[in-house]
Amino acid sequence: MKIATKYSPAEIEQKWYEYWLENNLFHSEPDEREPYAIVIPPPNVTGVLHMGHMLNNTIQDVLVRRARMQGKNACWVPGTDHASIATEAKVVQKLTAEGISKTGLTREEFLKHAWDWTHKHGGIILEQLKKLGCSCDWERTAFTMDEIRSESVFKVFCNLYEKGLIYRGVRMVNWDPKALTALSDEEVNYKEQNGKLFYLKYKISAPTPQGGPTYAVVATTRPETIMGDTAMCINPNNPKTAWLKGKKVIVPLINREIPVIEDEYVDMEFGTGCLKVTPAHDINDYMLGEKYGLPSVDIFNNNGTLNNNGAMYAGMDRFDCRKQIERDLIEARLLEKTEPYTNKVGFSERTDVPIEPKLSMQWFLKMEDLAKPALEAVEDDTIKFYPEKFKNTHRHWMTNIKDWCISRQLWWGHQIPAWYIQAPLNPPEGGAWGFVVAPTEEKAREMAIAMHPSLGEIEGGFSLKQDEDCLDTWFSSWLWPVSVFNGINRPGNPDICYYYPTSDLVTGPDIIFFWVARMIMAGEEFRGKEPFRNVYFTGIVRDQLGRKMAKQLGNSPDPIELMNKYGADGVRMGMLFSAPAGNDLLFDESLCEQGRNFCNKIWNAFRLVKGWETADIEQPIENNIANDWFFAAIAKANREVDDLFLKYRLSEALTLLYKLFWDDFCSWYLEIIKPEYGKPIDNKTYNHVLGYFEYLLKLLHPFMPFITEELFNNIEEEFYLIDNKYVKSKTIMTSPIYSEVEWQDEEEEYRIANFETAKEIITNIRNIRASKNISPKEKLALQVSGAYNNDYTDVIRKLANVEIEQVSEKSAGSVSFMVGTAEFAVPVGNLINAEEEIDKMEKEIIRLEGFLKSVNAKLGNERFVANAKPEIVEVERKKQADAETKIASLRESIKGLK
RNA sequence: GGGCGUUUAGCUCAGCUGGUUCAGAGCAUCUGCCUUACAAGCAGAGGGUCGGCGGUUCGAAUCCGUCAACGCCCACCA
Repeated sequence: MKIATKYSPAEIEQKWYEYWLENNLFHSEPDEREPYAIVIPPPNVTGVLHMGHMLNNTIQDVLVRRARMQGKNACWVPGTDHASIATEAKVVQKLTAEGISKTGLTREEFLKHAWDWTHKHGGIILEQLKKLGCSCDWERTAFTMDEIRSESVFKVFCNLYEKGLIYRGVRMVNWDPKALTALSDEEVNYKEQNGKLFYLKYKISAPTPQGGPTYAVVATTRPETIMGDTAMCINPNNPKTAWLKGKKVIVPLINREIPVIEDEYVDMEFGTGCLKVTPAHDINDYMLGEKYGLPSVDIFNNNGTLNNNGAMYAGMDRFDCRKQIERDLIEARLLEKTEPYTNKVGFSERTDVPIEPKLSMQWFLKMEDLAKPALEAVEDDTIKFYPEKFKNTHRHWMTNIKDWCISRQLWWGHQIPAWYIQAPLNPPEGGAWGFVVAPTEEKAREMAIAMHPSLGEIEGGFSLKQDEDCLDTWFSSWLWPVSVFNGINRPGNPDICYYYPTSDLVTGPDIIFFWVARMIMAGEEFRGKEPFRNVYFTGIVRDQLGRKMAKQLGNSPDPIELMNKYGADGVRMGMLFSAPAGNDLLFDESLCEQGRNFCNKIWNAFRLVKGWETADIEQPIENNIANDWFFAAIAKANREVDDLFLKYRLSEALTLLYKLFWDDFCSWYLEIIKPEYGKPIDNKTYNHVLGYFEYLLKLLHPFMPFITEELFNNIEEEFYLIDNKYVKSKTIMTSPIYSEVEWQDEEEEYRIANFETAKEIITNIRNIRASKNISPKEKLALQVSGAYNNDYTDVIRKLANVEIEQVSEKSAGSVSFMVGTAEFAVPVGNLINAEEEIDKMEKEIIRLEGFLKSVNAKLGNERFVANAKPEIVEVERKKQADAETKIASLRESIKGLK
């Protein structure tokens, strides 16, 4: 039989993915089985796969595949996110490159471009996930802006508005002067910036006593905002600034007179103790302005240039203006000094430009009531976080939650379903026509008339103008676990009733506020139930230097190239090998190599087994006992893997299986049963080995789906597993993994421990061969004295190539070692170096004596004997006895050699 | 400024309820091997005062206190 000596994944991976798709194996429909659902964290529709996705989706696929094999009805819903700001920015950029400006387009024209872009680049990432082996139910692919999801968003918006949770108002928001939109607090990143602290002179307008100060100095990092100053503020308790009380001062350069107000908010220690108040451009100043009824002078245009309130600086960019003002202040001798200063400046997460606090009319969602049940669900472990520490993070945010600014001044997204009534006349009842909130224009019209019956009588009718703004992207993704099953529009449909709440969510801790917390709120609000039971937070993928992988840094490998190089299975293993939940992982390509090597190991083990001829011959005794041992080993591993999965310790589960396959199965089990060259293997053992092989493939399948499927299908059908219930399945994907109960074996621990002893003996003999340069092919004698009882004697005989004999006295010229309290000796004739042996044994005696001393000290301590648990004391006694026996035995050996 | 977390072998990390010869794993390193499945491999070996100090205890990597270093999150100090 000819199989290549190296595993080449490319063809096999493609073949099986197609097979799985053709046979609809990823698809799930509600049935009587236990459901298991995961919704994918929807990636940006026009994005491409990065290492974070690789990690995240590998984990999801492992969980889904395992659930499927456990007999659950597993459903992994894929989809994409419209990513409003990011996508709109990209489209704008692309149009700019083509010489088209967004401002020259109508909303409809722009959206056409955006949709073209989405169709052109959309879904690439989903195709890439297929290469990774992701077993998503592609028939259920959703998009946050498709019909069902959009309808859900509008419905939810209207519903929350009706409940009084959505309101509109002028607030200080984080303004992105590049994207020209408001941002939520969560979309702002604060970064340390090296800047200057400017000390500006504000002249006193009323005359001061002779010799008194003629000006007050204010320290600021933003001198360009002085045109918006409407007050100066001092702390009423500050003696240094008390002289300013009740005075008026003159804003430098523009010579506007402003009052000095007093508030304890001002830090007496900072700067000069005088604060300039610019209500339109600083959140704190805004609050002061509100408190003292100060006017608010907005000096900026939306794009960050100065408007007409900026006087002579109108039209200038805010940062150019800062430089210019510095020059002008110097010239006017109104700048006392500048100091280097580092402070934190907010940057837009999307466009990375400094945000501008700005007053504007926005839509907000009240969070307080929504947060309560959501917080509770996490606190009482209805939803479990892995690792648990993120409960703290969650609690902190949820208990300090602020209202959510949900409007964005963008076109790409869900347009806010608010309709402003426009009619030629004013309402007869007085006031303004106002607006209505409704999912469709038709409905809005009805509501408008219901609100103002007089509208129906207006000649020529009236018109409705929809709000220009879009909703924050997260306003659609927070509904994801519900909306992918159409649970908002049709709350009683079979899918939502069956799959919801979903089982596991796998995501990064960086979006715990953006997404996870809000999904929980939406789930509680619209389904009265948590959206998922477990949240697994992955770490951030970093490079070898610990830097976050980012396109700008160019430190992220291309996932597709990685998969081409190491195979999808290899890369999946590479991702998981060092991915403890919640800890960042330093990605190392060599781990993919290790994964690839493992594939090759499996491949070659398969070649070996499939290369054997079988015959109806008697089963060698070592094969029989090896079968029993490996059965115990695999059963134990199976149980441990179960346990690790319950704790979401996937990395450890994989490592355990890796060692089970490589060490226990290949290095020990296969070596034991391997027939002599050219000889056949007995049928009984062969059946066992195939059964074990198949079971190992099943355990590994969630981690490495392709190679396991390939080999599974190459194992002959007539062989059954360890128990006769086994029925061959056409695909490994749906063949069952047995639960631990069916694997219980009372002798398990005993066999494993006994085999470990055998391994130790074999290793000792191998060491002797190595040190004496004796070929493994040369048969040696193994003399045993002392208490020796091992079930694996025949295994030792085969693997160490020794003839075992029980002796009362070992031969002269033998190298000896101890395992447990038994002594073993290998006669090596004149190869023996007595001095060396004595030296070795004396060292061992010294070590043992030291050990014995500590044990004796413990046992001699009355308080230890009195307080420690009896079994612990018993163990110490045994240690003492064993050490004494060993020392005596070694002394005996040394005497013999001398 | 507040909160959370981390610190164990050269690297990445396990180590649960304090107690088995408990100081572990993988990788890397070193030694010897192209042995008939696999050199993407086989057989071995070396390597750590468990961040520092103090405490509780018969007994501490494990519990407590404290200090240090690093990381993350939150926060309006101009």
